[in-house]
Amino acid sequence: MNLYHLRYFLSVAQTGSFSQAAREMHVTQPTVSSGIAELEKTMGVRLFNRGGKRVALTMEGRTLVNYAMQIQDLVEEVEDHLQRRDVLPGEGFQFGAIDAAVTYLLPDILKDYRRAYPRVSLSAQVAPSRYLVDDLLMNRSEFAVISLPYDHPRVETVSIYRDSMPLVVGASHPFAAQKNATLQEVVQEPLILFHTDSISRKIVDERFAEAGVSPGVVMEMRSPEAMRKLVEVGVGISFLPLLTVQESLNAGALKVVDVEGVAFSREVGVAWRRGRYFSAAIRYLIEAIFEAYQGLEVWEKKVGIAK
Amino acid sequence: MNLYHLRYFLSVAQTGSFSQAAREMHVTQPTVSSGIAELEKTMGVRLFNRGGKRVALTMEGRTLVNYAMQIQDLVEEVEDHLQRRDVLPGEGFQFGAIDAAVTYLLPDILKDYRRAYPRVSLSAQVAPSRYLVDDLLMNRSEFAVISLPYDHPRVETVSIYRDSMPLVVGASHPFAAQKNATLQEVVQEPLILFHTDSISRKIVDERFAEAGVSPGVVMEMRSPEAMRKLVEVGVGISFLPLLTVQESLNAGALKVVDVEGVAFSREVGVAWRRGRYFSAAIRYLIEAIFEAYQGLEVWEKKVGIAK
DNA sequence: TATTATGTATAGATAAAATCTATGGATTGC
DNA sequence: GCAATCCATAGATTTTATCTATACATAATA
Repeated sequence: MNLYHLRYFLSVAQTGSFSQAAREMHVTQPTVSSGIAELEKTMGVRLFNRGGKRVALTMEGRTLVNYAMQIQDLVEEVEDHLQRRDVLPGEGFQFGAIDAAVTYLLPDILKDYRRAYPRVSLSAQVAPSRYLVDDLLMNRSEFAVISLPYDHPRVETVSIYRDSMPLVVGASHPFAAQKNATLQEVVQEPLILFHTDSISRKIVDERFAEAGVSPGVVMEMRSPEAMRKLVEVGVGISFLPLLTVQESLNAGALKVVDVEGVAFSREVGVAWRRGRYFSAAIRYLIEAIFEAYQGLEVWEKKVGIAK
Repeated sequence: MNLYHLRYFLSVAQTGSFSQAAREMHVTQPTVSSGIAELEKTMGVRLFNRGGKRVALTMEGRTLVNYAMQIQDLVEEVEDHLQRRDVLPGEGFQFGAIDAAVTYLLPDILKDYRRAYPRVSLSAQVAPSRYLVDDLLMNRSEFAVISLPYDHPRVETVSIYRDSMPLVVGASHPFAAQKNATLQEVVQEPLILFHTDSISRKIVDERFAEAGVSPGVVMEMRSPEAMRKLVEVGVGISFLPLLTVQESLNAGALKVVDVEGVAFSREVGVAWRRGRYFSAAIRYLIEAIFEAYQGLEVWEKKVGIAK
């Protein structure tokens, strides 16, 4: 059963003539004949009674007309849909984002996005960068907003935001009174750091190693928000992304303390599996992110290959 | 777009692997590859993201899955339907029948038929044989129950019933008292005959011509029921099929009068366009008719060719 | 009743497509 | 790093679809 043959069949059913259907379909009459013959063979029934000036549908033919029209409609609809990159209601995709991104960088963009694609359901996977990259590699997420640098041969990244990661202490901490502290002073204090598998932690660890000091880590976690809370109540001090602590700083619950010779910062960027194809609805979101954070040029250069 | 390719596509979508889909579909992996490639080309979108151990549907791919499954279902359903010769509700066919047939010969058969095929809607076209044959030739009716003989190169017939066509007169007519009459007496009377294009009329006319007499026709009509009524009220006398007048005879409203040397009769039979294909639901009705009236053998011999 | 016009079926040639085998390049998992 | 597995591609082969030419049947016309 062939979709062209179905089309011939419908045309014959409508016109009552093989010849006329052939003219309509821009093929020769034997083509229509053999198309119908093939349908009749695979279905095992006669579809038309030939003989008169016009052919007439058999009962089976009439049954097939019903189905053929529905099939035809579906085919046309899906072609239409895909060509105009329309999105079915309920369709959607998943992307990954680190906590800070989904909380501070993306909300406005996502709000705009819902206006542009109201029928697309977004599923944001919030997790540390490492896990998000796993999702990318397994094709479970379309893209992810993660901490950079992230080096992997099959992952492409573009930075969109540089975030400083200052030492923050609770308002009542002794350091809060000082304007700054030395690295030696810092390692004496109870430190709350990101888990060792995190990118931000790697940045911190490397600097500590360079300086030849080892910090007194009292807690390791993956949630910057939780860390912020712990610092506020004085469990320890921490190097936290400015994005995460900005509100607490404004409220006076936290204080920034300069550390001599230390200027931690991490970058936030968009990552995706190299060579990945992006559907229009997804591409739109990514480009909205780049537009907001000036990364569009680099993205276009990198994806130009994959397009 | 090809139905096989759609099938490959669904299999890949389900298994997440071109190779595995190929194994499932009993084709080679390059076949699946090119099938998907062809779909992607005609649709103008990427359907899968390749790269990992498993391929992942794009958004467009997910849209196509929706449609492809519906299309697939319809195709399977229609194949199933046609192969088991099922009938869709509302499907039906048209057949022709002369007045006497639909009134006296077919009712019980039609009643049984509705039990066997409750979903088939029957449309009986009631008209004189001549018109019914036109319908047959134009493929507007599947078959017809008509008066015989009917000679046409493209119409096949099988007789199912021989019906005498006696002279009938109203109860108060002078002939009613006599047991019989001569042809000469009959032609003196006002005669009500079938229309000249009817088969029954032809039978009567031929006999009159043989005898060298010409009847005094006062009325010609096509409706035997109307003629019966007219005879009953004494407008004239008529040669009418026994089927039509049986009830009136029983009721005493009409009387049969023997005419010397005249034994009119006409046959009723089933007619169809030569070479015609019969759907199961139609064949069933025809065969029920033959079973009831002993014509099955002849039918089977004649249609054996067309099967 | 022959004739012409119109229709469908069929045979053989040709063009298009689907599929296969073989192989290369890439990725994953051990 | 190595073996296994996966998808893509090229070229050969087979199958399918289509076309041309023609035969045959029917319906309308003279």
